[in-house]
Amino acid sequence: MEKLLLILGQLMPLSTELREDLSSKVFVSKVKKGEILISEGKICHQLFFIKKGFLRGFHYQNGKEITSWFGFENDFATSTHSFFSQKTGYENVEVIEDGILYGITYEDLNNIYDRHPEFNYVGRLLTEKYYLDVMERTLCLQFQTAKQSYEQLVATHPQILKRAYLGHIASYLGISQETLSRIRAKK
Amino acid sequence: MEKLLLILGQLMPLSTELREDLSSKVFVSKVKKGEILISEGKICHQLFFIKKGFLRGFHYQNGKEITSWFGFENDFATSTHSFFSQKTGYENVEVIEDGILYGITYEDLNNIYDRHPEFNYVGRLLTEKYYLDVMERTLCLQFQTAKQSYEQLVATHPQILKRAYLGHIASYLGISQETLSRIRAKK
DNA sequence: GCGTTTATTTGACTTTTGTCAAAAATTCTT
DNA sequence: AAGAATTTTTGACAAAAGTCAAATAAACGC
Repeated sequence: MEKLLLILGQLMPLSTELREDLSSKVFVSKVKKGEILISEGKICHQLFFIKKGFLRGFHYQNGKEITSWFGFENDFATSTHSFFSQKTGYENVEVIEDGILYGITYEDLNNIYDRHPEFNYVGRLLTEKYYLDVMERTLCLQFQTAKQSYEQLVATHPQILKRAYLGHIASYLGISQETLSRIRAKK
Repeated sequence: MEKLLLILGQLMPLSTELREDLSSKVFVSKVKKGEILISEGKICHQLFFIKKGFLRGFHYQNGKEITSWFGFENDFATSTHSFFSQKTGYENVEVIEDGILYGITYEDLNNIYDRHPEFNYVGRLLTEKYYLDVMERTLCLQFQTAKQSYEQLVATHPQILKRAYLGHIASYLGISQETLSRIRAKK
């Protein structure tokens, strides 16, 4: 809990009431490798903060698993589309390494936004950050060779290379696992 | 100006002071086809609301222009990365059809956020919306054939097909103009 | 530590898409 | 309306990446 409040507190001083409100609503959840936290086709009610562990979001396309993001310590994670829109989503969230998560429900979070309008500042800033992340990723996917995409990932997100499966990385880059394996072999 | 306040007002009731603050800071700008509003390598200081007209964001990769987004009436537009981070950016913003824009500077906008903390709610909501838009786009780019990408665009954003150049659409989809032309011919 | 399961690599071949160049079509200008 | 400029289409070929199948390699359970 402390870690989360620390991170949020770095963005904006948190009033005592806000800290208490957050503390009373945030729950802790221990998760095991292989566990599916959120399944496609359902409405996602929780937003998670990763204290420890490693998650990924993925969906199916043409019968294949496509990884859409990786989540590490101190990241926030959820089935983005479903959580924000509160409609059924296409995204699954899977635990890749055992971990400890802090969670909050959509309802509780929005109550906190209502009671503490200034907390929207934190929400805005974090959303902007994740927005920029996806944007940059999109630009990479849009017009690079498989090799360029891989090298960019090596340069910008070495932790993904270290901790994720090759197949997951390949689909994250939008290329086949075999192609990625060959690119690596040639270095 | 009215149109902008109307759109913002649909997200949250705006106090009189907030409306006045916004009105006093937002400027109007008439733009002509071909005009470059924002250039790469510079810090982008303005956020625009498109009252009328048609814009696109693009950058260069391997010597080619890559379109990263299209902006229509009632959309917000800026060099996203540069504006939010206030660092130099790689993105250019170009006017494709003559238009009328409402603009606000980064400084003025943040002063408004400071003076009206509840306005962060609007900022958060809009950011979430644009975040989801990019996310969805990314998923499409990640693992579809050129044909699938095109058909999805036809289905979800027909207005882009109607108003944008083929070359711009092709780079937006991450495919060559020739391939896109061939896909269209075969229908 | 051994066998089993899971993940990665490699090979042969196919498909898709990109590239370059030129032709056709469309739009703009005066 | 004619000519210029721009945009789109088409053709021939090359390169990149995907697919399927099998072989290694690594990780896991007992």
